[in-house]
Amino acid sequence: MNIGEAAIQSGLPPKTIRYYEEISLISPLRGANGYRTYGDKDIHLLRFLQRARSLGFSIEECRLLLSLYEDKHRASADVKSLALAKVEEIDLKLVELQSLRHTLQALAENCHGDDKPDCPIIDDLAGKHKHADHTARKHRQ
Amino acid sequence: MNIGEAAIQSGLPPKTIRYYEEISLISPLRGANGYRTYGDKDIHLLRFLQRARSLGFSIEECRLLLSLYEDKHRASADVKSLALAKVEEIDLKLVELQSLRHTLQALAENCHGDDKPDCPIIDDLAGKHKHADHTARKHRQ
DNA sequence: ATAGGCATTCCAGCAGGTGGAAGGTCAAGG
DNA sequence: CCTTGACCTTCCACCTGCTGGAATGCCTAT
Repeated sequence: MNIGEAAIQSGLPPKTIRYYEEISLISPLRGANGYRTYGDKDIHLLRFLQRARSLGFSIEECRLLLSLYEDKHRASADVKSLALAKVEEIDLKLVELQSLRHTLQALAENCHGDDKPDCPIIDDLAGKHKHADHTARKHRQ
Repeated sequence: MNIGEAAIQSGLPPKTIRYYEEISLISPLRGANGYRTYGDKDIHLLRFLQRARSLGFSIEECRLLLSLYEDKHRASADVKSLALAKVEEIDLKLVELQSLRHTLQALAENCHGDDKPDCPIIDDLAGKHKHADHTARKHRQ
């Protein structure tokens, strides 16, 4: 299949797919006419990338995830612990996403029109979880 | 509180906080010495931004979310429906995040060492949910 | 008063795309 | 066969969202 169809199947714009090729995340075949040709496996990878990127994983993190995903010798403890570390990161994201959801839901449902200057939801908002230590973690991208 | 402390409280680097000010996401006071001064409300906003950005919402989306969050006249149906639309987006992200989690967990636990060229987990991977229509949605950033 | 650690601004550069021009390919209709 | 339109190609410039570094100033402590 050509890039246009691959774009539809994966949910990524063609430009982005070409860019991912440029940075060696994916290597589609080429037809005799020079057109890129994508197989089912390529589509899997692209969808995987679409998901991971839209959820805030960086390109390099995606590269790592892909290496897990493609590693045919997954026995190594390294690889396993890497996967589990990513699972933990995801669990954190899940918590934050649920918290954000809760906030918005509350804004939509509970604050319909009252204009108290200090809506309790706002106080509730970001005051729960400590993040600290930005110095120790690369903030995305 | 100064920017360094605000950085610790919010989980964002000082540079990023200054950048957010530059693009008018936040407007801290200034002390007599020219130092930025952050109050509790500023910290709430910054934490909100930190969460939303790390979860893949664009700056413009964050600006929108903030406008919900700060709108003292939330009665309008527009604002409410916007919040609910964002809740739906978040639900989608939650599903995708869970799917990604499932994938990684399975990679870590179930595929320990077998080197079948087509592990069933890989087939299972991205083949479930249709995304289609990237043309109709701005892909992040 | 001087050293350290914080703050300021400004400017340059990187990551991850995205838009547009200039041109080649392909299937359909005249 | 030839054209038209939708697709594909490459290349280059631009945009977003930071991020690092230099030059400088403030502030607290010994």
